[in-house]
Amino acid sequence: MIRILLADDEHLIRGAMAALLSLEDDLEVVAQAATGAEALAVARAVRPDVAVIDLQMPDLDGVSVAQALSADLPTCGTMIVTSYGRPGHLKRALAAGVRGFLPKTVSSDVLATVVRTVHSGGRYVDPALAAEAISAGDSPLTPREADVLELALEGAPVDEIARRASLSPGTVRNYLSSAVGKTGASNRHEAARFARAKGWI
Amino acid sequence: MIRILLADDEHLIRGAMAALLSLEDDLEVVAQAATGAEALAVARAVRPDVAVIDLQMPDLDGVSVAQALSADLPTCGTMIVTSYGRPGHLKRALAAGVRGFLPKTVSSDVLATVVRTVHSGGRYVDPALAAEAISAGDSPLTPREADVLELALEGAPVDEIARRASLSPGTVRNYLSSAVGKTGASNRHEAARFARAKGWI
DNA sequence: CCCCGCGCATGACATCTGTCATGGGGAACT
DNA sequence: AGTTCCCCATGACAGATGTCATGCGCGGGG
Repeated sequence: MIRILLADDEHLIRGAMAALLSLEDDLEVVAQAATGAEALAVARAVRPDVAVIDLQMPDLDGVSVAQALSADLPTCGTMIVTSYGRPGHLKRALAAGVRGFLPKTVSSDVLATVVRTVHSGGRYVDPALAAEAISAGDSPLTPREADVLELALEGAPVDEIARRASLSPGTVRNYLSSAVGKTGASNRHEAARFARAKGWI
Repeated sequence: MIRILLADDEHLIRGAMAALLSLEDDLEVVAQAATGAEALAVARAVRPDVAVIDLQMPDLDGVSVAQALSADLPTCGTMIVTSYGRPGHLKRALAAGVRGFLPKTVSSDVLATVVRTVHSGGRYVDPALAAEAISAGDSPLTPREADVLELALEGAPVDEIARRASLSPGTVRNYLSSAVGKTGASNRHEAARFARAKGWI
């Protein structure tokens, strides 16, 4: 019997997935959580065999949870399920020790199969997501450029970005300009959106 | 027995919800669809009592489907389920004849209850979403301002917006300026994000 | 050891944006 | 008929932004 922890902030989905996984004879949902922090706490208590974690949750995101989990409970396989996957997430997730990465568009038997794969020490990444990640390539942005671009995402003016990043406005403009060049965009907002889509920020 | 059509592009979720609804004695999922167009086609064929539709789908969005459905099959109650609800959606949905509107964070028995409510001609809107919608208020934007702001969402420069909207750049800037004023933002990108969050665009 | 890339900064310049005044035309309502 | 609101446009100006050159210090790789 594979003991599963299910973390997803959408009760409906979580309940439904639990119902679905419980239909399998060798799977058992032993715990559920609605937030990242809750997932961690519960995981420490019940020590599941596999943790199925939603990428987007109110507090900690799925990757952070996975990271903490793989440090805390090395025996617990972690997998991420997400409605909307960007390439960068996949990369970060893999780096965090996640062994399964699926979009929610997969069918339920795939989910069950992957749970088993992860439990037995294997890996599984959705082919479509993998292809996307490969085509997105590595980020050409320097860490600082990425930081600044991220702050630019919300549409803040340069001065505010500068304040938030503790940089001089001029420096911010340099980074931004460089990022705009690298992304082929025509302004920072477009560049930020592009980088976001690629998963670079 | 209430005959249900389930439309959601996420197979996993759809399957799981179907499993969940089928647990209820008086509910029966008679059809499923993964896209808006498919949902319409299937609905015409099976004539369900209630259609449970996801808001975000690849082609037509849930509200459009609901609209078409209420014209095609007036006896079929429609309800929208969504992971992330913006106020504007709720308003549009209600106008399209939707009688149930729920976030996916609700529990499964609420879902079942609402299916029954909608089937018996009642209405149900998630209280939290309703509150949000009320607090968001009506859009202060004129139709043109909304159009232009929407084009600005992607971060395009003014000239491109002007071309895409068939307006002179000067006019675009006027609309943008006015929209920025109305939203209290400090530039159009922020204004666009704000309007988006409010569901105005 | 030296070079390169990065982080950080400044200054200067051209362009883009945001704002405001102004005006004509049309629809709607009083 | 008058008022008001919206659509569309132009022109002008200030401030924000994008670009480029230049400089300094630092650390890693050749």
